[in-house]
Amino acid sequence: MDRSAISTAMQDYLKAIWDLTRAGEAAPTSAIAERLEVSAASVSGMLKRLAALELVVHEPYQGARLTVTGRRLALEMIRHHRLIELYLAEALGVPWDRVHEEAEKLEHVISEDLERRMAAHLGDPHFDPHGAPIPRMDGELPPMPGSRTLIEAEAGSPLRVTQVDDDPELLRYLDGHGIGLGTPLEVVTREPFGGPLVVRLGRGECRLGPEAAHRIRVAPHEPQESES
Amino acid sequence: MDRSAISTAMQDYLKAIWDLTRAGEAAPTSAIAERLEVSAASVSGMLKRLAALELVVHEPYQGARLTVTGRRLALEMIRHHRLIELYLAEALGVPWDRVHEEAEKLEHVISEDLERRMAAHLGDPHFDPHGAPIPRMDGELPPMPGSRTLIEAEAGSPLRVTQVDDDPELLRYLDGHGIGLGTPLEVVTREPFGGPLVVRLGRGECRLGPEAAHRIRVAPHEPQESES
DNA sequence: GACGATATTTAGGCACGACGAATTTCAGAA
DNA sequence: TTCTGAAATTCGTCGTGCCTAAATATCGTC
Repeated sequence: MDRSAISTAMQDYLKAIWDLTRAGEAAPTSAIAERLEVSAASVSGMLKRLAALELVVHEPYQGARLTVTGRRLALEMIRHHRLIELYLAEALGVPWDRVHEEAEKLEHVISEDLERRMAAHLGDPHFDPHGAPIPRMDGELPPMPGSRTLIEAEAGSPLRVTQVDDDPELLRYLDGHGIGLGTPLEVVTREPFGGPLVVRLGRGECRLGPEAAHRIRVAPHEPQESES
Repeated sequence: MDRSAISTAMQDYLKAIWDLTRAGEAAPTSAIAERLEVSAASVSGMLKRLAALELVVHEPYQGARLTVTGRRLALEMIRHHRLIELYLAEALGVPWDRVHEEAEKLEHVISEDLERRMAAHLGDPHFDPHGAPIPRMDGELPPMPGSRTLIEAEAGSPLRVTQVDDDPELLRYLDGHGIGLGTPLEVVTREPFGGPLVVRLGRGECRLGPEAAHRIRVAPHEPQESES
């Protein structure tokens, strides 16, 4: 089964399911529908088709999760997407707020060969500028030691921001607080049940809403290699 | 009317019609069908749709020719195609026998902005490596002084190869005769009705079949600027 | 066990583009 | 002029692909 055997719409569904599966839970129909801006009925229909192709396991009423093949295809598209974004920005100077939509179209049509050449041109990066991991050509994710969301992080140990969701609004918000990729910080207090979170930044402190906190990933703050 | 308003299939039809219109004649249905490997019935159907959009003028039983809008769109796709080919070869080292199929897919999805950036990266070339003119962004062709096919060329005056059809077989054939882009030559004799053509190359001579001769374009051999 | 939220099935629609077969038109030969 | 074969068109259909609203089914919870 290779990508040319499925439509671009199907590829988009697979990507969405991957994104919504993070916590080991199956992706709910409604979440997929919202993400792709289609009706729940459309999602049910598509899940049935994807299940017939053995790209997802569809437990009715329980959502969908990717099969090994589906996951491989989803990661292939995500790899394309992130490499294209990087390449356009780096090699052609396309502004960061425009690379996403361009990549959204290109990711479905580039050949594996071209992808390999773009990656090589970029020095085979493992992470994109937001810290998101770039899947490898074999369909696996690069290792992300100890990574978890800020929501899940324990208080009192030194951390480092390894990834931030690619959302302009969030990026602006964090920028205003002096937080970005690589920023060292430490959780001071965390209120339960979605209260704000206090983190120490250098010698200052700041409060973050829970919304933001679960869209930031952190890892223990020890020296580590290449995270582009 | 812009490209996003029409399907990629329509875009391919417009390109084919442009290619088949060279001599000022309308493109025959059968030629379009052969080129695109579809039935004549499909072409008739599509011509009707394109005519409704005022992209072609369809004189029934007499073939189709592009309207101003149709021509602009066709040239836009051709521009995309040639720039992408050049860019892939030059910036990413994609071998020449593979750029075509890659460009065929990419030409339909790149934005005008990206196209502009690729062109700039290449130094805004006016001709591709086969000497084919690259349409400008305003939808016009760059000037090609005195260009005509070798079949049409008068005997006895110094000429220069300005363009060769992009067909691997033809390229190999000409290579074997020492003919390429920029080669100076002169028609010695030409037999009427499709006989072979004798040309002088430097101090030697060679015979070319008429098939080849009308897929080579030449211009008077005087010094000229930038033809990449 | 009934309710609201969530999901699925059903039935249908629409855009797109292709095809074969039947028919019409054209242009050149007789 | 009339005939004829090639070319083109129309007609009816098919198939893919995706979407939707409405009706129905299921799940989890009180």
